[in-house]
Amino acid sequence: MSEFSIKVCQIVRKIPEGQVKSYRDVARLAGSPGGYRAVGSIMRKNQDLSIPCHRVIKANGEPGQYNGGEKEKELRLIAEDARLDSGCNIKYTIARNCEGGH
DNA sequence: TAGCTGACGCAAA
DNA sequence: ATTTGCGCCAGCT
Repeated sequence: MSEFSIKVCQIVRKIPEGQVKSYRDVARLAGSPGGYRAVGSIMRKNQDLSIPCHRVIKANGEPGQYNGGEKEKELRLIAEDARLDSGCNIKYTIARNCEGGH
């Protein structure tokens, strides 16, 4: 465990409800702009319940991977009406996307 | 110690 | 606009 992983946990833990951050954003705040890969890797290993890792999504607005599945992660974000903390530009487009029908 | 993998991101075609 | 390939940092074997 390095300073980076600790900072990542702190940052993700500080994400309030209804707000989400991308791996890229978290990595940058952690001090490693190019360590977005490591962010996911760390959470996957930690998957600490005190860390709302489901609020960490990809920079594209997609939910990304999750220990319970992308579907569950997506549902969780929709449940709290999550939106991009970095301005409400794309406003979590996938939230209203029902690929299962209508 | 070195190499491979991975919950990603960006550039090029 | 979408799809494919490559690069990156940190962690694990």
